[in-house]
Amino acid sequence: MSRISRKTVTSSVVDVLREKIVSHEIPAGAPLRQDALAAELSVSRIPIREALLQLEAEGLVEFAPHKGAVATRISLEEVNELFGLRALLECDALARALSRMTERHLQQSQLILEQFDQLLKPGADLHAWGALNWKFHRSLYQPSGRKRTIGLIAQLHTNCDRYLRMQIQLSADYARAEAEHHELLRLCRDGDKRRARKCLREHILTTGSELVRAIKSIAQEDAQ
Amino acid sequence: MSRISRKTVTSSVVDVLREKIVSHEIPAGAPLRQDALAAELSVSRIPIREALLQLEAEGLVEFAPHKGAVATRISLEEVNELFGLRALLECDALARALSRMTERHLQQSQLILEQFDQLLKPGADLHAWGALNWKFHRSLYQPSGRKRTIGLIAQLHTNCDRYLRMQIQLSADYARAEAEHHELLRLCRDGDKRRARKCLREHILTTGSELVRAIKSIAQEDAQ
DNA sequence: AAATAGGATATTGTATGCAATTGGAAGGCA
DNA sequence: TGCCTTCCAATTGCATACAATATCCTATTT
Repeated sequence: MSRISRKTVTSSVVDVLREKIVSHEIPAGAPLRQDALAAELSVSRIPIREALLQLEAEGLVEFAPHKGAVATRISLEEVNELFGLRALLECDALARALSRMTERHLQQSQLILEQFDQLLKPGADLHAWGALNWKFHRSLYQPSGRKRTIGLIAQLHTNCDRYLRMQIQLSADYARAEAEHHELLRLCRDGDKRRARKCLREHILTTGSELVRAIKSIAQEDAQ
Repeated sequence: MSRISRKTVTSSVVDVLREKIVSHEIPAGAPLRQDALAAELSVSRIPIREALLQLEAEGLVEFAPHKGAVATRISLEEVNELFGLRALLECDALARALSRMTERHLQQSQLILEQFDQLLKPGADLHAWGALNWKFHRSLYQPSGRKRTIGLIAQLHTNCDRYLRMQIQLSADYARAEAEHHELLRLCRDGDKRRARKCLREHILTTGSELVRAIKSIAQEDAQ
């Protein structure tokens, strides 16, 4: 049963636009003209509009009546808030997941971590990296059974990814993330709830503040 | 400047449908036929579709490709999750807000509480009660400046409201909520961060578990 | 009688065209 | 000049029409 999944045009447009925005091919603040996008993707404006509405709900786009959509532009404050929310929600999800985590779950998470190794060598496929990163985090929270929470976290990841991709100093940060992932999984295996939470929290928050620091320094260079 | 607010048809439809769903005029599980809604509201299917997409993002509706939309049906588990999320997010927002809360903020919250008194006498306008309840909670979190967090909480409130309206034993629960609101505001005024958080947490979680209890007992009666 | 295939019908998905709104440029008036 | 008004172009919002898909019923086969 090979997942035939009749994709609707709208959903394809959503995927295309999301990737364009997250990858900064469409930069923050850029207006999203319905006609232009429709022509570019060879569809009518209807699926474009519907896609934009969905992306608005994901926080990637802002819609103003009669004025059109714009790729959201975010402040450093908001980046901070995003990572803060991630820390809050993900730690809670992890805590709830830990009580129900089985060996099977742990193995699956382990498997995902191993996929990172093959990825880091070339060292630049940010899209794949972000997807895998989310896959790992999600695998940790899945045992919690909290679908709604996980859905919210997924959206936060998309948004965070978008800003993480502004920062191209890959090797250092990604190696750190990688190490922290292993540490985190080890703590989960030990069932050390408290330390696992703490590790996750720091994992998220330091990533956030590193990002903010990097953005700040870029902005400063630009200003000079 | 009297808020001319050129409302778009779509946004009106969103409001109408949201209220219908939250008030159970459209019951959980009911299919939302685009043609029928379009005819009922005297608009075309386009704004209906766009409204349904927005409501899907709010968690009130589920959309299946080529099958149509359905008012989401929730399990007790999910009600629990919703209130758990509220507790988590709102306590965090409150903690951050408390450091920045000024006398002006406190007065505004106080003002909203006073509006409750005029409401409770008739005792049955659930829509107004829910709106006011949210207004009060929001006023507490506003000083945090965390727009994104507050947005998420707003959505959770809409969803919780929907289930709160299943339970018609007004007086008891609403009186309790009212009392807890006053207590909460008092603690905020005192700047007692720890107790304010605890009060808020219990306020939310007991409301949630009371609701679950009520729904369970209704279900049991039905089963007999 | 059960299962399956085929087609009719109901419903959703998308394209096209028109109406409504916005933003701005040109022109009048103090 | 500065401000307001009036038009025009660009763009979005919505309605209508058509295409694609799902669902259900029936007929046919085994």
